[in-house]
Amino acid sequence: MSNKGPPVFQLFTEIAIINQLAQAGFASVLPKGMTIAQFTVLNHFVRLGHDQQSPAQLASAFQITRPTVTSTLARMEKAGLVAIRPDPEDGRAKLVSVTAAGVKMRELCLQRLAGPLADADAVLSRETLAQLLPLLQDVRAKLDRLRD
Amino acid sequence: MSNKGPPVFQLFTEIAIINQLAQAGFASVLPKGMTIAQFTVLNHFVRLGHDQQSPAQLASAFQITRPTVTSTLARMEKAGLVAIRPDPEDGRAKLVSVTAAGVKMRELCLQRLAGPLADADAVLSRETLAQLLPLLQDVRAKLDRLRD
DNA sequence: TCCTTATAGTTCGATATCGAATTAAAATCA
DNA sequence: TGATTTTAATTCGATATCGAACTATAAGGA
Repeated sequence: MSNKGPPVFQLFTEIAIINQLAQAGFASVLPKGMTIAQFTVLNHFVRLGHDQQSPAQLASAFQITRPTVTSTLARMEKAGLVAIRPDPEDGRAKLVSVTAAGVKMRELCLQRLAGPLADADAVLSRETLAQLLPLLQDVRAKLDRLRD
Repeated sequence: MSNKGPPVFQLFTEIAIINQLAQAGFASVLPKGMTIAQFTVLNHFVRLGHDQQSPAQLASAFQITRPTVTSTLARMEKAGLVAIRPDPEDGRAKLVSVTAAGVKMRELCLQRLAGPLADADAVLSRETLAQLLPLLQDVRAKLDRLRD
């Protein structure tokens, strides 16, 4: 009675567990009040060099719904991490940008994440990583295409 | 400005995205009121042939905290999917078991999940799956050991 | 035995997330 | 132009999740 189901089910099970472990580990080192969701937003802006994006674009980038984005951005705005203003070219939309405090917060988060990241890197062989990444990118691309 | 960070960071990013896509896809086909968390509990009991387990054991099995288990089990009990009784051998503990309705619900969920699972299976090559599974199991085991 | 520590479960307050419904504005089309 | 449809954002209610604090019971040690 230990049938783990079809391989594709096992795949998602393993991914869910790894995700759970990783998220928990990372969340535990973030500065008080910061969350992975909020760090992800900050990192997205800085990493990709985006000056500003709409909530809808963020929702699309992270594959989450717009209500979720509204909720997280509201908290980030209150914390002074992002600025939100109306889009002058579209009365429905808003434009989000990261504040100086947001940039600084991202850097602090990166410092804190460095430890757990190094720990994980240390136990995972370079070879495993090199094999895994392209495979996962392929899976993600295919699942993404499926979502229509 | 499109540095995705170190490979190990990219790994967790890909996993988070795939997890997000998979969870969303699966959740959308579950019967009204059912959730992945609740299905996971039902599936755990039936699949492993456990007659009964304590909330603490469930928390450990799923790598979630006890408050989370309390919360989810309370809803499942109200829905009649599980039965919860005091552990006669330990005054602190409780024993959880799946009801007949719970077993039936699990089967219904499995039917509903079959579609999305087949879709995913169809786009992922057998080869990719065969390569990925052992690698991910290895990663999971190593991260699990790290969590101490 | 009595005190201390560890464990099981709960309660509380917070964040992230969703689907459904709502409002407002843009885009399409007849 | 005027009506319809689409899109952006929000609000609402719900679930899952966590950490911190709490209660109760069990286990260990002096």
